[in-house]
Amino acid sequence: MVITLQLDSSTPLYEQLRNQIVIGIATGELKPEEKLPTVRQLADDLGINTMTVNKAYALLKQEGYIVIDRRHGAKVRIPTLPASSDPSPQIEEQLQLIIAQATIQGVDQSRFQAICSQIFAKMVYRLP
Amino acid sequence: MVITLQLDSSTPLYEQLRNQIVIGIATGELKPEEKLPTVRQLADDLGINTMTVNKAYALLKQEGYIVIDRRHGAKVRIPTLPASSDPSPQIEEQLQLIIAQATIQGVDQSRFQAICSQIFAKMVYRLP
Amino acid sequence: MVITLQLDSSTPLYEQLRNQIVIGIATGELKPEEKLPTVRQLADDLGINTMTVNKAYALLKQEGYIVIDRRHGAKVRIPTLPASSDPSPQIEEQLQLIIAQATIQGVDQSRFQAICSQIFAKMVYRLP
Amino acid sequence: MVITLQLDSSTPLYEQLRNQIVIGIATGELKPEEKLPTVRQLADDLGINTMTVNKAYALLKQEGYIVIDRRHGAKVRIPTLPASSDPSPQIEEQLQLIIAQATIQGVDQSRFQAICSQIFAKMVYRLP
DNA sequence: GTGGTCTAGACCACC
DNA sequence: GTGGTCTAGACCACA
Repeated sequence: MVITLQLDSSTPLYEQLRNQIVIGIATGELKPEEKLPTVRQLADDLGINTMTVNKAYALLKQEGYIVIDRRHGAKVRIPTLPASSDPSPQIEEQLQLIIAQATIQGVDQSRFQAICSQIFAKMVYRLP
Repeated sequence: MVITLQLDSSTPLYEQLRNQIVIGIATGELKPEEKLPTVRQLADDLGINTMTVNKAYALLKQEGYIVIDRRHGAKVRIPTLPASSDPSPQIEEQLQLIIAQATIQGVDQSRFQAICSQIFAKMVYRLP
Repeated sequence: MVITLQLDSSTPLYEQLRNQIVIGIATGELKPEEKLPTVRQLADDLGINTMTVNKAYALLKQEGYIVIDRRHGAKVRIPTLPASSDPSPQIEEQLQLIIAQATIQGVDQSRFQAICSQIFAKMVYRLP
Repeated sequence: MVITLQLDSSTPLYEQLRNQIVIGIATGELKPEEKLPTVRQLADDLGINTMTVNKAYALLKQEGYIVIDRRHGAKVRIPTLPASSDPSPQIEEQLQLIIAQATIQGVDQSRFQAICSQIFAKMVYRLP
């Protein structure tokens, strides 16, 4: 899986890292139970500090995306949630902001939905 | 229009302010040509510094959401662009992350689309 | 002569006004000895305060572009300077900044000179 | 690189700072990838507030002149755009005003072009 | 150690 | 009256 960081972005490196791993999990590039690189290795590959990778992993663990096993390192968590639940209010809030911006930019609902469909098509994450 | 800031949030105050005003414009709570509160007034109401409001206004101006007229203060910009159908790549990226998270949280596409519809229903912003 | 003001510009109205009149003089839209509109009339036409027009006229007078006669109002000044003098250091400084920006934007010297020629072609101001 | 601010100028300090840095980049005094002083350092050297320097840096970043890397501070951006031959309309407008003023001051085209050449001779910025 | 954010309070230009 | 600028000093997140 390819990870690219923008060093000059306003979003912190650890957050960019976290975001890309989350997307990787959702798109199936990282499968459940799959082992993530070690902190040191990933930091080396990306040319960043181990602390930064550490922070990203800790965040992902705290959010429940991965599990960290002292013996085997970090692994993608096996899905446990049932389907069709509601999104967290946090996500709904972010979605509202995005839709507001899109609306003002002149994107109508049907176009927006089409784009969502395209993105969903790439998500192959399967629930239990 | 009611604006509420979370002082303990990681998103800066001026950005929260900017976001809420953008949503206000999209939902029609703030209509085109409508005058925004003065920086002093808003700063007072929210109990924050004028420079913070100033920064939010400057950002909104730079992004083209509002217009600052030396004579009458800040106003919501009248829409000029025709429906441009495609969202900015930046928005698409954010949307991908949101959908990834929703997917892992167990929200399926139809549920997601339903939520989008609900949000779109509140957007009454009309293009020229 | 058509004057258009941007109410939301960062350059003050009186300065925009002054700039457009200076350009009008240089392009010959306003000829030497030609009478400018009265302060009140111009203010009315543009929908701005008379003080603003007043300030622009005062500035133009101070800079030597116009003369203000109490009986006949404001007139374009008859040129007195000999040709081939050097530009004011102020102008040279501004020019340096513009060329710096153009260079970084990827405009090379020949292209720049061509644009200058185009602009000069429109200047029909004749010296004594 | 020497930076001198005029405290009594009508152009804001942060803009003077921005202008001088832009010129520095174009003249090669600041080379691509070169690190700019830290905001604190520069503020100290110039005897102004850190926020003022901050604002200048933010502006330069927004305009694409510099890049701010969380790890190493601000750096001159490596040129990426190929020679685009045409200047922005904004620059063309400024140029028109300058030429208008020069014309009225009695500077003819050949003299003006000569001055441009002199200035261009100092610009050593090279595109990719 | 870096930039980013925020405050309280001040002054100024513009209209 | 408005927004814009600047200061001095503080705290925080990031790396």
